[in-house]
Amino acid sequence: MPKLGMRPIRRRQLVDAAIASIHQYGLGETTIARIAEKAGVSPGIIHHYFADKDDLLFETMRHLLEILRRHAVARLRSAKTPRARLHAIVEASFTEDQFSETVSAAWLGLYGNARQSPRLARILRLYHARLRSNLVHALKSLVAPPHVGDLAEGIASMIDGLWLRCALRGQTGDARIPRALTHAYVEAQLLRPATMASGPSE
Amino acid sequence: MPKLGMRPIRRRQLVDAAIASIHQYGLGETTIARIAEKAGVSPGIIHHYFADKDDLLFETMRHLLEILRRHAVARLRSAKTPRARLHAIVEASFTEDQFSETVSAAWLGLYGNARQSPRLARILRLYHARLRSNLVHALKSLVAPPHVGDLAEGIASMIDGLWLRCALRGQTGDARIPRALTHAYVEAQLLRPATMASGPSE
Amino acid sequence: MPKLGMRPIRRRQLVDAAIASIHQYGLGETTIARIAEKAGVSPGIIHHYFADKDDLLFETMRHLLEILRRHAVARLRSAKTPRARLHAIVEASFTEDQFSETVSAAWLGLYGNARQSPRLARILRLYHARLRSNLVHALKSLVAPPHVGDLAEGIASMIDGLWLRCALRGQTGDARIPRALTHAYVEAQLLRPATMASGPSE
Amino acid sequence: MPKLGMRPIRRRQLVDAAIASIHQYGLGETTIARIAEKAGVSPGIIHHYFADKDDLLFETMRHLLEILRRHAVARLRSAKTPRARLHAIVEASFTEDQFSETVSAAWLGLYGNARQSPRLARILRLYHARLRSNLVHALKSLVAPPHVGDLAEGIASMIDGLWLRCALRGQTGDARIPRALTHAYVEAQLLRPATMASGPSE
DNA sequence: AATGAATGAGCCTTCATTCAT
DNA sequence: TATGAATGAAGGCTCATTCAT
Repeated sequence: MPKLGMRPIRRRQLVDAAIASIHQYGLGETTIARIAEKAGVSPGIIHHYFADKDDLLFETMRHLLEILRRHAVARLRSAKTPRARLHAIVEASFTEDQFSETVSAAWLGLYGNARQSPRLARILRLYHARLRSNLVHALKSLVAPPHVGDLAEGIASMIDGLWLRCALRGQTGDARIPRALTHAYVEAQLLRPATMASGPSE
Repeated sequence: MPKLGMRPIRRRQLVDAAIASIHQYGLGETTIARIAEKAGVSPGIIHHYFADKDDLLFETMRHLLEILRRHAVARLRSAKTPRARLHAIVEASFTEDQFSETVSAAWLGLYGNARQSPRLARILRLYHARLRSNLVHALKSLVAPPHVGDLAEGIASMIDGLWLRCALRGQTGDARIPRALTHAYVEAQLLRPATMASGPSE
Repeated sequence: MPKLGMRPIRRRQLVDAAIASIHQYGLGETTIARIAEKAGVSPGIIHHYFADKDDLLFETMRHLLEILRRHAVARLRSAKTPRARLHAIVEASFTEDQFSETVSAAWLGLYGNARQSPRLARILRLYHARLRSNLVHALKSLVAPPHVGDLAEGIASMIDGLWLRCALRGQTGDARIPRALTHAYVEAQLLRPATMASGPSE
Repeated sequence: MPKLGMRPIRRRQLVDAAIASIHQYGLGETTIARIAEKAGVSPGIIHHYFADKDDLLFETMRHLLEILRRHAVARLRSAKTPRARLHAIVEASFTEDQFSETVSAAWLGLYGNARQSPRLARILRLYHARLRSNLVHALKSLVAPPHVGDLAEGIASMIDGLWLRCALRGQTGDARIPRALTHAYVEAQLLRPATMASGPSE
């Protein structure tokens, strides 16, 4: 008698195991066998729950993005003012669980594969668009319309850039520094939004 | 007597072929055979010039970083004022040849491997340190000492973040937009350096 | 549920196939592919049962030595007198199944590798020590103590020397001649043990 | 202008290098490149002096056997009595330079290949026949005709067996012990030749 | 004569995937 | 549902051999 509801549980187990394997071995050395071992199951069973290895990897990426999305939604819900919304977005990007060695390794590894996988590229574009859209929405009442787009892109880049540098240096764990830097950047820009994208001053 | 001076030429050919292969197939699908094919040589010869695949990949990364370094050095040499030095650093980071699909793909792919390869991680840290050091040096006479570090990190992150977002979206080729955004950011911060890292204003 | 108990069966099959391959192609030309073919399995499966090629080869050697040991044990058990024990040891060394072209080829091939493989060297030393020890034990009540060691070494050498010469000449198959020569040597020495190791007479 | 007489010199250098390589790496790991390195020449040149790798290996074996032959010839020449001739043969088999780690490794390795190489097998048979023939010749006036053959084979086996056991144990270097054991054996047999090959006594 | 660059076949090993149980 | 045995296709690497210089 097949246990009901096992499917989502197993799939989640395997996604977690995939993340753990990418963290320990790197994406290039992550094999079905290693994922199965981390999940405590046999290699064969993975193809019962996922079409193939790529499918599992894609689902892993989707899972990571979904967590990010939930964090953003939760924090935006309790943010009352536009400024608070801005900071909520920043906070969501540097949540402890995302800003960990384990998860960073997975992101970094999957980034490298995005170019080859249309599916992966698509959801990554989606994440980028959502981050930008959230920022644009929050900025609309804070800066003049012509500057909204550039400022949103600037904040998003600042977030991704800080994350990337921390991830590559292995300086994950403490998200306070990148968070503070981003907040400072946002505040500085809000005080002088008119200077954005105006090019080098003479 | 065998052809003299072949060594550096062949090594360069193979590094170029590796970049091309990473661009076309992705790092995960880049094989010795594919690199050899792109270089128009037989697979066996690669081990005449490189210890193994990892060695070639490492050399490829080093080559990319070296180009970046040369651009920076060249531009910094002709920059007379501190402000000009700052912009020279930004320009060097978004040079056409680095900001191409081909090269971006290689960077992205190799980033994902850095965690597993101490050698790769080391030269990446070196690049990060150099970028920061260049920025710090240029900023010293422009902003108050306590803000130099954070501003340097902010600019570096902005550069890397913009590059990352462009690379992932496949929006490489036209470096004018990220360049303009960075310049604008730099100028804005120079006008109000005191606000950097001061946290959210009330 | 997968077939149970396959492990020892397959391992044995593969060891046999390795012996067959060494016999047909020689150790130097024995490849995983050839062993797999002889065993009627795919090359990949070998690494399911053995760590690597060396591991399989080591196990093959161990198997050959184990058979030898069993023969010795069985014959020694039914030998009542010291003299009978001596002859039992000789008989065990020239058993039909060991004294075959197939097995001899394997021994010869593996001998050549012993110097490079500490594991192989170790079990070979073990075999040598055991043969000597068995002989010493049987000789103790037959010859004076000072001659036991030398005589044991002499008999062991006679056994190995006869085997080697037969193996190299391809004169395996009929073990009666080397057996008879050894027995004769043993008897001759037992009649005049005092002359052993006494050096050339003037 | 090609140097005259280089051919035999180079060939000898390469044979020596082959022996050194077999000693250090084992026959299985001995490559053209390693032999060339030991000889201080480039890999390519080897095919100027030998048809192929097998040819060089064969020549190496022939060289080893030739040395053995010269030793025997030299010692036999100065032996006046049949008994002296017998001991001269034994001495020649345990000469210091043959009874060394380096040379033993080569013998052992090449033995394993003899089965696959008709040429190798042929010269090995030749050595065996010569050793036997020398012994037979020396024994003719010492023992009764019916025992000559068996005693010769017995002595030859004792020599080869002692050598094999020493070689496998790495106990080369001091040839005195095996020499003494062989001499003792010979003397014992000469005193009671009638017991040879007479089977177990009642 | 000599070099070492270059080839290409072949080897060991890994691994995603399938399948009998 | 779950196992792990089994397959077969690559992949990285080695190496004997050839060849232009």
